[in-house]
Amino acid sequence: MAKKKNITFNDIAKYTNFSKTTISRYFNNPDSLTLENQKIISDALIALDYKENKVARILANGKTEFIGIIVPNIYLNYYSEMLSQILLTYEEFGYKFLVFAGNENEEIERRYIQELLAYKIEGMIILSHTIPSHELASYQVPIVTIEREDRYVCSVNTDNYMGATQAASLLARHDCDVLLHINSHVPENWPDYERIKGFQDFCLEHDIQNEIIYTELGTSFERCSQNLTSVFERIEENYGGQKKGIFVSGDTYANLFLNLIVRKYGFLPDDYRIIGFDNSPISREAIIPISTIGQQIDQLAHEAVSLLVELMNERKKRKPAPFAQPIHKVVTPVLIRRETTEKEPAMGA
Amino acid sequence: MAKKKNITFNDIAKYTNFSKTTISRYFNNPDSLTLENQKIISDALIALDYKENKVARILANGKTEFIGIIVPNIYLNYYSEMLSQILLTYEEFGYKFLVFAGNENEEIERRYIQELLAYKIEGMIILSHTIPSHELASYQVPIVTIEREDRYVCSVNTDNYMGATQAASLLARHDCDVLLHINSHVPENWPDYERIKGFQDFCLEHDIQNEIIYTELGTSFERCSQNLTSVFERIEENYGGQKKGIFVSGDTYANLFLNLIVRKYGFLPDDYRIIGFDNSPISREAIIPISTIGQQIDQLAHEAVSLLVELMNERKKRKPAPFAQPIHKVVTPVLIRRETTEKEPAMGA
DNA sequence: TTGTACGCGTTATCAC
DNA sequence: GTGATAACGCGTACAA
Repeated sequence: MAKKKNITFNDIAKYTNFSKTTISRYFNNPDSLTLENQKIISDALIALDYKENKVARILANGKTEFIGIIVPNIYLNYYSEMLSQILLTYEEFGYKFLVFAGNENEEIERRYIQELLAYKIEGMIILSHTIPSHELASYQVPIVTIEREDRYVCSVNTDNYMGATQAASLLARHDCDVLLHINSHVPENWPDYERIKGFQDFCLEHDIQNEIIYTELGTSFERCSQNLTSVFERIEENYGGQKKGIFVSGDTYANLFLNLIVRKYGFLPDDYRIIGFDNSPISREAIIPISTIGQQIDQLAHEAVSLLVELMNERKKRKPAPFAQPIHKVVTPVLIRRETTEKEPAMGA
Repeated sequence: MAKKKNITFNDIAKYTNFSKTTISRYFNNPDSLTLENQKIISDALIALDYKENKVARILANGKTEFIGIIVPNIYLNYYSEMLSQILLTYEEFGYKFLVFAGNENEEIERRYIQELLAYKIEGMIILSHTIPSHELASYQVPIVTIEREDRYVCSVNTDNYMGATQAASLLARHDCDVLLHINSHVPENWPDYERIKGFQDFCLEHDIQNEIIYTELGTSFERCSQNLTSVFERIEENYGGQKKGIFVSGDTYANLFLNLIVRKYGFLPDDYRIIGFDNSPISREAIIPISTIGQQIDQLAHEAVSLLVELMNERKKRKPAPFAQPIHKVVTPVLIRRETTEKEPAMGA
């Protein structure tokens, strides 16, 4: 094995007696060559075992076809599913993804962004929520965020307000005496806040007794369990005898809460109705399949990439399109009815 | 806003009256400049608002610092967690990750690999299992696989055999009359097969009544549920009255199985002991927290990247180190005891 | 410690 | 249809 260096257009050119230019054209505009010559070159390619080098191409034409992604963490199924769906858009759009997992640390994520920029990514999708959108907007790259604070950047979000309304509405239709919403304190400019607002508005409009129960959820599993236990006890105390419709802000928490009930009673009593949010796997794998508001993650992901592609294309043409307002797209969630609202789970003992 | 093109070393050089080389050195070998000059340049950088361009650097020195990853899917928590842990190694090793989500389709994944190669990745981590390892080995790039068939490539795997032994052993210690292992049919050269083997060997050695129950698990949720239901009924029939120790090949399935039992009895009867595999979130979020064999995903990920980095460094030096045997690293799993083996879950009703 | 000159592999701009 | 030549932005002998 001699020390063969990489085969380049130059080598192919010599081998075929064409010029580099023609070789380049073979790849980028094959129709401009005669069929015979295409054949000659394609034969040469395999004869020489040519491997294309897109790095050089980038340097020459400036198009990296890279999209940078920063996810906050992947242990929440939501983000990993989203990431997965985003990656799948490669088939449609051809963009490659440089992915960073954020540490929920602003400084670190800032470095990640710098790194991405250094690789001349053409656009960025941000799932992480540490860096405020007005800072994101200051980087000179097209950006789309998903389900996070998005005042100054383009974004794609679930219609959380409608989702909450659907949830509350379903519970109401099941003749619940009181509607309870369990959530943590979310800033008003986060998309999640709409869940609280939607719930609240619905109850107000329909004059339904309700309470929003705030408790810390996001931290550790243990902490979250403890908090939900307290919440459960409080509910048992305060609303005994009433039929309770409980809308929990996420399926993971809904499942935890459901477990508390089932572990106490051995089943889901008739005076409890539960609905979660997200349609994450746990919702259907729970001891009693949990009704939920399904985020259409595939659509969210597709919309995000699709919107980003538009922005990137826009950028390649004009220089103006100057102070366009950020575009915010919205995806409608779907109501998924399962046993925690629909029917009496039949359980023994 | 004039049409400012990108600031390059040339611009900085002119601005500071240094040469391009000196600017380059400022970045790659700052110590070779006087402190004053460093200061001059660093001032110029912000004055001109310089953005580094790593693409050009790649072309010049050949080091992309890219690692390519192909994951089979991310809806299984296992893979997304692994991906997450791999991404986190950026902090330690500085490699950036180009990620593709495989479609379980050989042809498509082959294209992904070609694309990665075109971007001159320095190494590749393969989680997907569609492409056989001997083909992987034929690509001229350092490769490390994780938990998949790995005959011809370097790999990192959980010690599945030991994990299975631990599981069986725990069940045996709890005086189970019969040990049951639920799994799907896995090829003998897959790491997972060791779970079956470990279980079998343990039972043989200790002369314990046992059965390996094969059923299709990997497909859809519904299918999987159906199959497990059948399995459950069969077990109830065949092993009534005996104390059953059940080792399920994955936590997701263990949870499904546990739900079947609890939905029938309202609790986990004393003649059932269950242990899963993976320590995925579901195992502790289950109606009764499930004992499991914990894969140390963080370690697996770290070992994988670390090994890959070694391989990549090796490659940068010599040309020989020719036909080195593939290195296979192994990570020990940890036994995690929870309620499905340890104590009587207290349930009402 | 600093500068010169060339190379990395491709695309773009002209000209033929 | 095809070719020569100059970018693209940075690294790296080699020289000073």
